[in-house]
This record gives sequence, C-alpha cells and structure tokens, in this order.
Amino acid sequence: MSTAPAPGIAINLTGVILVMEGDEAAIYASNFDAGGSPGLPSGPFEPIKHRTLELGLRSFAQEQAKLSLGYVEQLYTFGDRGRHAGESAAEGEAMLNPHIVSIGYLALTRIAPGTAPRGHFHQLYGFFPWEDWRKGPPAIIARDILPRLALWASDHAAEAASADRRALSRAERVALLFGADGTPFDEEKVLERYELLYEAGLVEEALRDGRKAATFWPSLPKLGRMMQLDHRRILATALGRIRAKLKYRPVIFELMPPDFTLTDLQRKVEAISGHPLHKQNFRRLVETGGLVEATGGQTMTRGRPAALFRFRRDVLTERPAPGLRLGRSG
Amino acid sequence: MSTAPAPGIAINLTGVILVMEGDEAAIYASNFDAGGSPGLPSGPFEPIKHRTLELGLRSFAQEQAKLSLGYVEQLYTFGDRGRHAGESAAEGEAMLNPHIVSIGYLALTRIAPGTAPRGHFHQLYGFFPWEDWRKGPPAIIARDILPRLALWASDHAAEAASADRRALSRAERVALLFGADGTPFDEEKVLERYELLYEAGLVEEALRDGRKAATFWPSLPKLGRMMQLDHRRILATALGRIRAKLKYRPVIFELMPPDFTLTDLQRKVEAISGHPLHKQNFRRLVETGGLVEATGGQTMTRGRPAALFRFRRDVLTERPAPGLRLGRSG
DNA sequence: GTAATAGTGTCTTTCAGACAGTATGAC
DNA sequence: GTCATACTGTCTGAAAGACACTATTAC
Repeated sequence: MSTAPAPGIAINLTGVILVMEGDEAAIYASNFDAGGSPGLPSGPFEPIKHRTLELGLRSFAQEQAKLSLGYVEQLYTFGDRGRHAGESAAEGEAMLNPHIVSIGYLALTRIAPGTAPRGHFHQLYGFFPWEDWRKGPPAIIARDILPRLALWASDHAAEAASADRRALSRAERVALLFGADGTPFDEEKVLERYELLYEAGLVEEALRDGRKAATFWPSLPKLGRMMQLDHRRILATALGRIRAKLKYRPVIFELMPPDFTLTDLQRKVEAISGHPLHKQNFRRLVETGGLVEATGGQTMTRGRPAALFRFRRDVLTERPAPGLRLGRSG
Repeated sequence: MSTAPAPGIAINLTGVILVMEGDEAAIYASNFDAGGSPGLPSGPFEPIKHRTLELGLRSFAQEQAKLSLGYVEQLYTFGDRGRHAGESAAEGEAMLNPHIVSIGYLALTRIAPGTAPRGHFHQLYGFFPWEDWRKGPPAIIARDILPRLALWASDHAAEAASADRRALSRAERVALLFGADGTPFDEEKVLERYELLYEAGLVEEALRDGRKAATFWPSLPKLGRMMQLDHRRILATALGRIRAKLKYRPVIFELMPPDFTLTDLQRKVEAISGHPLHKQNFRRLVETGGLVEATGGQTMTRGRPAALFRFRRDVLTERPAPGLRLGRSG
C-alpha cells in the first residue's frame, strides 16, 4: 500500500524513432554492442534531471540521435526484462544487480531528405522480414517459418505441460498469427508474432538469452536482424501500435512533408501497414474523409503531374476518430 | 546509455478491478485516507518478491481485495505523479523523497452474486457521472460542466501563453470532448475529459494538488467522487481502454457468468460503454458474429423466458478481431 | 384479458472493395 | 505516336442503423 523505496530498481527509457526514407520506413539505432547488434536510443530515468518520463526520453533522443522529436507516445512497460535480456544464465546473481524496468516509447519524426545523420537509420523490415506483405506473402514465412513452427507445434509433451486449459494450443496460435490454413494475416499482431518466434527459439535473441528450445532443427535460418537486450521486442510493440493507430488517428501526417501527392501518401501508409492498398479506394477515403485538401500546386516528375495536397487540420475537430480505414489489397 | 541505478525511484503497481454488480459496473476500492477518499489496491513493486510486474499486481489484489484475478492488462505508466498527487506544494523537498512511478493495470473479474466482500465495491459512474449516457445526456454536463468550461475557454490570456501553435484551442477541446455544438460525444475519450476537468480546476483533486485555476467560479459543484493520489486518473484510463477494447476483443465475457441471456449481455455492455444499444442490431451482431451460441437452456423470470447462451470460444481462432462493433442508440 | 419481457422480418443508407476506363505529361 | 504516371466513374455486396411486428410467460 505504501511507498517505501524498494531497493535496486532502475527505470530505463527506450525510444523507437520512426522516420521515412523515401518509401521505406526506418528507425534510428546505433550503440552497437560487442556482437554488432544495434540498440535503440535509451538511458536511465533520473527524476532529478527529467521532469517527466517523456522529457527524459526526449533528452536521450536529442543526445544520442541528435533528433528533436515531434510526436511521442508511450508504448508499454516491460518488467520481465530478464527473460528477454540474458539474465537467465544466473538467476540468483541477478538479484544483486538493480532490477531494470524498461518503458518503451514510439516517436514519429520527419527528416528532411539528406539531413539525417547517415548510417544510423535501419530499414524496419530488416528486423521483421515476415511483416512486409507489400509484394505478396513473404517467402520467408512459407520457406523458413511455418515448417519449423509446425514442428514446434507438434511437440505435444510441451503442450500438455501448460496447465491453462483456456489457452490456445500451439497450432492454433501459429495459424492465427501467421495466417496458415486460410486464416487472414492480421497485420497488427506484430508483437505476438515476435514473441511466438522467441518462444519457439527461432529468433537469435532466444538463443542469446539461453533458451534451449532450438532442439528441433539443426540449422537455424536468420529470421531478421537481432537487436540488443529487449529492443526488438520494443520495436515489435511499436510497429503493432502504429499499424493499429493509422486506422483511427491521422498519425501518418507526422511523417509527411507539408505538401505531398496522394501517391506518396499511399506509399508511406503501405510501408507502415505492410500491405498494398487499393488505389481508388484510398484516394476516395482520404478525400471524402476530409483528411487532406488540395494546395493547388503540382509536381513535375516524369509522367502526368500529380496534384499536391496538405493535411486538413480541421478534421481533428470534425470527426471523433479520423484515420485511414485502409481499404486493403490492390 | 547504461544502467547505473538512479537513486530514489520506486515503482508503484495500481490495479483497477472491474466487476459487474447486476447491471452496474463497479470497482474495488478501500484504503480510505484521512479525508475519506477511497484508494485502489496498490503497492510497491519488489523484484525480489514479484517475478514480474503483473504477478506483483496480482499479489496485491489477492492481499488487499481478497480477489483472485482472471484477465489482467497493463494500462499506462505515469511518471509525473507529482502533478496529480500533491507534490506540487513543495517541489524542492520532493526531490529528497523517492520519486514514484505508477503503473496502472486493468483487471476484469467475475464475482458470483453475494460472494463479494461487501462495502468495498463502488459504482463506476459515482466517479465519472458525466460518462453515463445510458439515459440520455447527463444533466451534469449541461448544468454544471459546460457553463464553467465555457468560462475557462474564454480566458484568452491563458490561451495565448501556450506557445504550441499546433495545439487545439481550449474551446475546441471542450467541444471535441464534451460534445458541444453538435460534435458527437466520443465515449472512449474518458481520460482526456478527466484531464481537461483537472486542468480547468473543476475536479477536487486539482484543488487538493494545489492548482489555483478555480478562480472563475465561486461555488464548485461536486463533479464525481474524489480518489486518493492519481487513482482517479488511472481509473479514467481503465474506462477509456475497456470501452475501446469492447469493440475489437471479446473481453466482455470475462465479466459474464458461463450462461447468460442476450438481454443480460446487452445490459452489461451498455453499463461499460455508457450508452444504450439498439436491441435488434445487438442480437444480430453477437449471433451472426459467432460470438455466442445457444446452450438450449432457458431462464424463468417474469415475462417470456429467455434463451441462454454461452461464449463461443472458437471465435478467437476464426476472426482476427472479434468484438462488438456496437450499434449505438435505441 | 393486461403487463412484462423475449424475439423476428425486412427496409434503407452507407461504405468497403472491385471493375474498367480516361487524362496529362516526357520523349 | 509510346511510355509512364495521375486520376475518375460506376457497380456490387455487406453491413450499420432503423422501422414495425409477433411470441411466451405470470398474474
């Protein structure tokens, strides 16, 4: 009930800074560790220096990424960092070190082309190749993921060990998350997919953290790029969150320049949501939905010139949940 | 970047335990403070005792509310607890005490009628009378809230002090959140409404925390029941979250008995979402949506007997986002 | 019979998803 | 003219939202 300071707790603030580089989503990461794995900007929350959690995160972003953040939103607080970050080798000793709780944040920032500190931005789908369905179902799912998950799901002994009768079976979870057996692929379940792969021992972090699940398969394909600590889990949380949020909040405009063409807007939405959109419906949606208005200007690229649009700020006060209800497919 | 333990941080876990008492939503609260304000079950996170954050919360719920929780979900982590919890009187001194970060949780629990520890459950809308639209627009909005917020919004001096040009004006926020000027009332924005009232100095917590905004109005009506610390803010977060989640996850069934009638289901959904639902559409929705199946049983109350239904667990594996798309009105 | 609650049939409007087409530039 | 990109008109089927109506019990 009360508030005696528990000994040895530290709070770590970690930020996913999402930007667009052309038509690809990218995140800031540097701080490479000994193994060459990139890490997100992060640091300890110090109440003396940081008036709020979010201001703490902003200052780390400023120091480490040299970026001044616009839109920032809290994602989730992870307390079982040990499980995902290598403490497991010495459970007992870990007690002596401060227990670390990480609070993840998502930031959306527009970088003017060329301005970005080079070499520190990494394409998003390098970490989650199974999440990019813009060119159809990713080959990595059918070739590398599903066969191994099928094996993992057929381990009935492990299954039975779980006492929770209400829980879904392994096979059900695989079908639900990776869209086997005709189940539709739900692009928002990014975190759930990553955690399933972790649990099955298929991502490198699982091996690093000392899980021994990787006994089914002698050769382990590389399933996306590893990150430090639990950073890839935080990144998965961020991607799932922004995919969901696109549909009911006009957050995409945080990543757009002031003026843009509708094709440009569509490409960037596709980059984040991970699937192709139906062009006519997309245009109808943003225009009749009052999300954008024509500036009167035009581009001149090759091909027919495109009309320029800007975000219609008034939509915020007109409709309760303005977003892109995202007409799928194309 | 790294993880030297920042001195003087404590993490507090606070749980909103939501139950149904008949057709009313209620929460567990006890721990009354000197002023008689109820507090939610909570306690300090101690990594030695609690393997994860969620397990810590569960143990506090067990100890304090004597309830074993089913569904639990993390809501948000509040770091600026000071602003909402009375530190402001002595900003300087606060530095000496441990800085407290609170992590809010939402738990949904079914209590068998009569089993509940009496006297510790409080009706939800006692804390947020402006959120209950089941019998039409609450009188408290037109009578007590809007006139005062109109005054508050007309304070252009305060307005101009805000440098953020992209921010909405006070008047716009009022219209957007409380549905003035024909703007629809968005029932999910519970937290935003509470924070607006706090900012305007209209809820008692604002006075308690030493904000001096209450200069416009000599007499202040009681706008819902006050809670300890920042607990009402956490409660507002919880209500907003579950209202949103009802629409895409079948969480309502965590609060239902195994067998129930459709009318019973509808009443409980209405109690949480806060507005009346259209009967025929609701029934069509849950039946054709595959959320429920008939058990074959019937109730015998006065009036025509009602068919009993149960939750159809298979819906979880059939559809990506099974929920109640909530046909409004009635 | 009345009161009370449970349940059904069908209409209209909106909108997601898709079709096939036309327009305007560079070369 | 061709190629490339931008843009439009319209159909269809599935739901959301609403209408009025019938059914089965207790008394």
